[in-house]
Amino acid sequence: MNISKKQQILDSALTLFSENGIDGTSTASIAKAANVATGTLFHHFPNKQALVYQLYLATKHDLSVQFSSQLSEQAPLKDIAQALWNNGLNWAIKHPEKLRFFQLVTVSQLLSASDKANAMEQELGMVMRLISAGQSSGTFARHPIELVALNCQGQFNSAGNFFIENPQHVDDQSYREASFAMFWNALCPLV
Amino acid sequence: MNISKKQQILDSALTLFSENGIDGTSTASIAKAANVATGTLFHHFPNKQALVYQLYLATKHDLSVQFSSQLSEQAPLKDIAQALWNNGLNWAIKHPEKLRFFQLVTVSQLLSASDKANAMEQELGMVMRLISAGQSSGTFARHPIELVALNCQGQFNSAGNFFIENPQHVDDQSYREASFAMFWNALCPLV
DNA sequence: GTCTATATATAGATAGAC
DNA sequence: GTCTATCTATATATAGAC
Repeated sequence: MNISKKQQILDSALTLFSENGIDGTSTASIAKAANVATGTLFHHFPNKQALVYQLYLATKHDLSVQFSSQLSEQAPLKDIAQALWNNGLNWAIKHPEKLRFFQLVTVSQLLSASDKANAMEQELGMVMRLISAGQSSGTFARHPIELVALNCQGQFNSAGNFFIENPQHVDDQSYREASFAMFWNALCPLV
Repeated sequence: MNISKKQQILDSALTLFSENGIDGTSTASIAKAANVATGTLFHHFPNKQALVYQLYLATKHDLSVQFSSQLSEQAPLKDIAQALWNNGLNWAIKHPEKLRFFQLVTVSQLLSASDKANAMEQELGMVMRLISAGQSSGTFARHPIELVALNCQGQFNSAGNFFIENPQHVDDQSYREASFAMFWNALCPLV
């Protein structure tokens, strides 16, 4: 019942960041939304950047867990890929503020290039292994892996944004399948 | 020889926005970089938001011109698509700060959903016509057009970011072709 | 049109009582 | 750990001389 003040701060920060941007959200407004004094906020986090980074790590972990949930690694590659894709989309649809926060952090320069690479490695570990497996088996084209990874991330963001902005199509299988078809086909050898 | 002060302000703003983000850039720093007084900046633009919007419109126009340049509309669909893709990538590589500014505006909520749709219509008019033509001829799958458009935008941003962050691969044809192959295949009917 | 000087608000962060 | 009160810097924007 008693959510810790620290967690309240993180929750309020996520909401406000997604609504107003990171720079557009003051620490004072976060504290107010969390029903907490500014002094309390700065007791739990040395500064605003640390708060953002901690929230980023938590969100990243949350996504990676959702990606991997209920995945049967013995299934055919395409079934795994589809399950992964739907896991990701369902997460984005359920937590639009998290997807948006992710994109805010990505486009801001809070993270160095190596930080981003590291993050992608973990956050999309499941996806990276899938790509490697597909390339080895010849199902996927042998494109440079970093290029493919960024492409997947971009397509995922696009699809997530689409369903968030068009909730009427969330349960429309033709839209779901179209988004997966584009994702899957992009990985395959040239037709 | 004599670039107008207003243009100097826009140029400096673009550079600083791409480096520090929009909210992370003060009007004072823009004026300083442009060798202009803050009063001059606010003489040319009623407020910061108007400056951002005007810069956005100019950048959007710049991109749409580059997309369409030297395109022979009689060529086979795939040749047109490849020319379009390379036009876009070359623009991004040549003007990384413009691609970045675009992404900053996209992720910020300065633009309403309808503004974004409008912008996409114009900015990517060439691309949209290409998609429609391909769908009509059966070359492309008949996925929902808005979903496809967002997907293309996402893949373009990803590829642009990749080449900007990995300049050593800019002239590597295998990377160029890989990025186009993913883009093209995503549009095709399911293999 | 361009400048200097300044008004006004708000930001991130700290001090110290409880 | 949590609060109130406050410091200090910086932000956007304006006024008015030139």
